[in-house]
Amino acid sequence: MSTFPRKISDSTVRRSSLYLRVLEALELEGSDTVSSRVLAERVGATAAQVRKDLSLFGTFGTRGLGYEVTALRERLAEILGLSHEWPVALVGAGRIGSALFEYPNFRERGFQIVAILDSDPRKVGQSWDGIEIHSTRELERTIERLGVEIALLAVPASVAQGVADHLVESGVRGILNFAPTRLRVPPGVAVNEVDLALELETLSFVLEGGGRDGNPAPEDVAAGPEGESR
Amino acid sequence: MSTFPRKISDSTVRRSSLYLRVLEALELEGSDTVSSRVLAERVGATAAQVRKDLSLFGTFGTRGLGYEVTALRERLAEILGLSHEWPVALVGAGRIGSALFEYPNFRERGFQIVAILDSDPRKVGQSWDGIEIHSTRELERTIERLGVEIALLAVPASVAQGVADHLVESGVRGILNFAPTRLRVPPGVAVNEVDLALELETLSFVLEGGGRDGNPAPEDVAAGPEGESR
DNA sequence: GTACCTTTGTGAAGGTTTTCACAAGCGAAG
DNA sequence: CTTCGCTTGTGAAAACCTTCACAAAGGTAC
Repeated sequence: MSTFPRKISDSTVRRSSLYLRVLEALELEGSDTVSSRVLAERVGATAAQVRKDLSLFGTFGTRGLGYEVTALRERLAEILGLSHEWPVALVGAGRIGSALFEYPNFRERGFQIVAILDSDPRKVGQSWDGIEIHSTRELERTIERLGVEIALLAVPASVAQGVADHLVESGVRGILNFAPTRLRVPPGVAVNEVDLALELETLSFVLEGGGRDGNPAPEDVAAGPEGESR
Repeated sequence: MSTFPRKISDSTVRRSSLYLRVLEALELEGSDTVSSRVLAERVGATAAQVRKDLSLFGTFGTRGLGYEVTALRERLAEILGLSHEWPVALVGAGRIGSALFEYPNFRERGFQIVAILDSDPRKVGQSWDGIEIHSTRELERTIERLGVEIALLAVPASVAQGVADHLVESGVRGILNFAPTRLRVPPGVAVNEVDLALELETLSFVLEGGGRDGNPAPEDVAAGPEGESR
């Protein structure tokens, strides 16, 4: 919907998701307002960073007071596209697919798996929690019927690109890819890669001594450093 | 082991993992040498980027010819800490833990799960594929006995920090965290967060219109853009 | 040995993200 | 109504990362 003056960087978006979670927690804790300093502490960033990030989206704070928790939460949720539910398709009903299906945080955050697709004839026809597994041959029809725009891609690397192409043709505009392959997609389609082996490899690099003697400066306790980041 | 002149950035390490995979593939395909241009095409980067990355680790190429595939593969594997096996502990034998345990890419890339820990008494004593699930009360002893330095943390967010502290005390220096919480760890310990809901949220931001009209410039075909990055 | 083609390695330039530092603004108290 | 303390919003500076462009150098052909 809304478009912003400057291009918003990926890091800003990721941090904003974290701000949103903290705001939800603060609301439950009964806070009315929150300062950039407190918000920063809770997500492990700096206060200046928080203010800069939020300022890219607009002007939300009150000088001398901070940010109104509920108002900022609502506005951030809207900006991040989380003020409504997203129907999501799960493609690939193997080990990873099944773990994703059961992952409680997706539904909690508004992402609801409404379709499951797999090419294995032995799986097609089964139901998980009331949702029938369809054949990938019915992919296009299923995606279109349910108005799915986001897909979880949990198929073997060898077929990932083909399935992705098929998804895009059917109208999917966002793919969360668990196969260890870089997907090629046309402009207008967003892909996030989740590459677990790669994550472990960056750890092994640090442990092997690549990151010098381990980790940034000790610094103070509060705004402490993370071991790694993105 | 080895330490490098300049601090190596996270992005460089991540790309280097990808270079390594491409080199392995090229070796199977029978290539003797590879140019930065070809390497770049295969991972979706630029040739200059590849050369810059590799130059941070040392001088490997031959002008006019490119890089010797096998030699570079070996050297990169060594640098990334992948020239030997890593014993890994899996903490949390729930849905995610079980998917991680079955994930074939870990073992393929030298990460071998040698211990499983869970606090649920109904799970303790079970065996997965010959590996017995131990109680988290035996965490320290198990970790130490097996010389584990890397742990997969797949426990609920509410207990993640406590378990992480315990892991660090027991000698773990690298944690791949699947709980949606930022972990606080002492200097010298590396943490990578895998936050699946957050990945979906960055997608929903783009779909909602945050990323302007979708995606970077179309540009040429070869060194094509990714929909998203890190 | 020389000429030519190819590709590396790398300073310098360009771009992006983070941090700094401070003026401006709001609320509360007197 | 004025003062004081606190916190935002934001230009400017610093740090960081990527791309450019070219000299240097290996290989090959003759």
